[in-house]
Amino acid sequence: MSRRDEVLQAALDLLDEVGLDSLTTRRLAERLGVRPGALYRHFDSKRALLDAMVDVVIGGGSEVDDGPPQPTKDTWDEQIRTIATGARAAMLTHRDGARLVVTHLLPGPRAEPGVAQLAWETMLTILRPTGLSEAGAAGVIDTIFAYVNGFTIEEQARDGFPQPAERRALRDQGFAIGLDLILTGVRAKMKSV
Amino acid sequence: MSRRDEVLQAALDLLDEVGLDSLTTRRLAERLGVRPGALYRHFDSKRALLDAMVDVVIGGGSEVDDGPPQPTKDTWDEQIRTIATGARAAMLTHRDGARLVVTHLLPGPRAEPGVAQLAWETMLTILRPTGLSEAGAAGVIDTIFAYVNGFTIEEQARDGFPQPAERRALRDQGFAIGLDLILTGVRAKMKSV
DNA sequence: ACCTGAACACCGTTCAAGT
DNA sequence: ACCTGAACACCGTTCAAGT
Repeated sequence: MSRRDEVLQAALDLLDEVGLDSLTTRRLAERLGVRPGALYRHFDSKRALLDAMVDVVIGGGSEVDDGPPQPTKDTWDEQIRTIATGARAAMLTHRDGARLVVTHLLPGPRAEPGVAQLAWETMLTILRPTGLSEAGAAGVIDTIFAYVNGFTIEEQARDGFPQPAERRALRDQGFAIGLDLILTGVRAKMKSV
Repeated sequence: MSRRDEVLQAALDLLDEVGLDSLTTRRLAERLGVRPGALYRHFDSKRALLDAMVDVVIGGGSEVDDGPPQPTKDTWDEQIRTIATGARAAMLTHRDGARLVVTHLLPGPRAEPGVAQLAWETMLTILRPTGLSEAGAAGVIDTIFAYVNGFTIEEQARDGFPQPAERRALRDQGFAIGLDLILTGVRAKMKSV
């Protein structure tokens, strides 16, 4: 494990302890037993550190190694459900995970060719054989990510970290219900084409 | 216009100019020609100021005066569409409006009996006569707000402020498509009960 | 390669004192 | 009622210098 990864791991631990708003470079340095300036040998800026944290959260450490999506016998809606559920679960693994991801994934000069792009294209691949137009499929994917992100930001703001187990179960249910609403809408749209 | 309202208005102007991350009490004080400490006569904390800004953004200055929702001949889905579209439009009136609202609306000891609660209950009133159970209706409302918030946070991060007019038109279309997906799902759910 | 020491330009907030 | 002056405990970041 490189020193850079140790710093990154410490940052994620600190995030879970104090939350995104209290995650400062100075606190992180203190936790590492080091002066604040020393961090800048490993990350160009706090922003770069947060970007690396985002990659860990949404990467989950496996998708990239697994390569492109495996062919399955699952129906398209089961596959979409799996991806959406996995995205929420990934963001829930760290405190303020959704806010971290949504706020730091898109903006900046970073062209963002990463795991997020990969998830997007995976969904497109799943939807392409369904008869939906390219633009129609894009609209569906945007809708699902908007829902996943909005849902998860809200629950993390409300519930704190970690979620109590039975609260989590309740939210899992609520999430599935909303997702099914959307997927039902998609099915209707497919039939009407 | 009270001095407090002048400070609040200046804060909203500053937000549009520099964005939420650069909105500092010191910059706001400078813009008002005043020392930073002077702000604390009008707002207990920056948090209190941000809360007041949220109220302006989502209140839009009219809902409360208008009193409870007017009875209309619109169908339930047209009414829901109006509220959801209005919520997005309200957040788009200021730079980072969605992030401001979503991040500062829920947390904290603030019980949050405000315009948000009112919008939620309005939706419940709209959905009650449709035959949906109370829990079912709550699930629908949560889904719609998750979608609206997620969609708007994302577009504001991507597009900047203000959105170019034809970009806005494109996003209006995309928003309507996703919303219709959800509403179609709700219709199907109603039929199956 | 990694860190220290020390600085720089910032933050939010408090509070006595002025007008 | 509203603001100043001055302080306090923080921020992110840079950079020569050490080991």
